[in-house]
Amino acid sequence: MIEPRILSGFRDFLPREMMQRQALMDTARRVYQSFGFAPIDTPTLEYLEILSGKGSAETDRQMYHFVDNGGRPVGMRFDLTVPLARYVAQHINEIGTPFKRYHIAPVWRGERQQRGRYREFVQCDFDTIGTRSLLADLEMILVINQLMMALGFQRFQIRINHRKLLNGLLAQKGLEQHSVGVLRAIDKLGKSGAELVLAELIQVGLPEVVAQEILQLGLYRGDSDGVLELAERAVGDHPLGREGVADLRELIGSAKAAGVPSDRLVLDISIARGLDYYTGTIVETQLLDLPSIGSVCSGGRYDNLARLYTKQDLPGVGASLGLDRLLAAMEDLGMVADRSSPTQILLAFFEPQLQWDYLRLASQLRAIGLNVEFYPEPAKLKKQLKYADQRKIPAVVLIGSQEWEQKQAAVKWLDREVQTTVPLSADGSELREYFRREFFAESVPLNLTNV
RNA sequence: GUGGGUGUAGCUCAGUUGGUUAGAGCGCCAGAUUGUGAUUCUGGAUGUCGGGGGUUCGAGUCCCCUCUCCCACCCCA
Repeated sequence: MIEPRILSGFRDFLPREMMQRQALMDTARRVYQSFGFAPIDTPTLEYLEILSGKGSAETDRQMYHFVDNGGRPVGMRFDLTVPLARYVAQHINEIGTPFKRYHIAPVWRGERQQRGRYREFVQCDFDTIGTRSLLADLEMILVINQLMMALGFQRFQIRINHRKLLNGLLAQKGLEQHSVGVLRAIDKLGKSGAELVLAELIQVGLPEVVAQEILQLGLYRGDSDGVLELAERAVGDHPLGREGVADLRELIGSAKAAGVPSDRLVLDISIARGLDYYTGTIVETQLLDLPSIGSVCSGGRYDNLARLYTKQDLPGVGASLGLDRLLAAMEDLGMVADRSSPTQILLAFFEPQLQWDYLRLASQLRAIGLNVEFYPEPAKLKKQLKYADQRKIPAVVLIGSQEWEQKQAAVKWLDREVQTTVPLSADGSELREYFRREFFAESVPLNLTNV
């Protein structure tokens, strides 16, 4: 016998978890579409050269790749942004710009598993391609804010930074060659102490004065305006740095004007990671109640990603929600729903001779959009109720011989511990109307075209 | 990928210096006068003690290998 098992970093999902995942994906879809992002999909496998084209040595090391049966070097996508770059390079003449798309799909990375970090995980990306307008950057922030709230989060923080800020600062002092090392060092500010970071900055090759200056910026606690003033002084008259400061100032200002609470959008020069294709704005989203899980939604502006695949100038800006990381967090925070069935109404199986009437009623209810399940055998009522209870099915319809003769149905609400009767006619109209009110009253506004 | 830790019924764990048929709580299943869950009462099932190898008269308890999950690094959703 073969032992049933799965690879490290890969997971099975039970109905309860899958229901939760789908709910999150539905929410992401709804929010993205509310801003006008359109859905797309791309293949899981791409030519290796497409995926490793932008790749650093690190992404190449993490990428799953192999030679296919036809001898072609093939890779499994490790994010959705690189395939997007290939996609727009190939189709931009059909789709036109600005192009706003979202993409919800699994990606693969050969990394060691940890909580909220898996080898197969789903990303929910949204991007705007073909415009340099800061309004697209602003929209990214608004979408993230809206999305997190729609998912049920209140206590989160969108941290924003700009690649040109630090790069400009370094360039102004002729130290731009240390950029990568500086970013890596300053990024540790949250975990390691200031002294360690300072030491690393110096070790990377910065003069102590400059290292101190950068550390000051990273450690600044207060409103974003304060950091911006500090930053403005630090970058001096270097055009790159000034651009970064100006962008940030405008973005933060307009986000506030658009209703994002000021303590939710903070300038943090220590967020510097992410794939190295970012060239402008960078954002990360932290859960204030579970910072250890890392960023659950990260993104930024990348102005020359598609350049690998086309001569056309196709700047982009967008972000990616880490569905699985977010779910791991929600589990830790006790935010997961306990439903393990989509069924809204369980129709109990009482009388074998009424079998066809039950089936007809079930489809009458389904016809108005209800999820209705008919218990597959005339088991003891106790067992059928327990079945519903364990799966958190909210309502059970009971029609035995008594009810059938009296032309009424008993409706038992398990969570409310109440039971009522509803008239039962041949077309099931009363029951349909009853459940329509119960299940759709709040979520669906009156549809006047049906009147 | 590197380093450290972990692994006992579905879940959370207990298991004395290696010694007879491995336990608890929760959960699960069944019953408590014939059509009512979640509460209560009664009864019941369940583990090759992660897997493989070794030491020993004898190992859940010691050693080695391997897998898993967790933590740190790396990197990042």
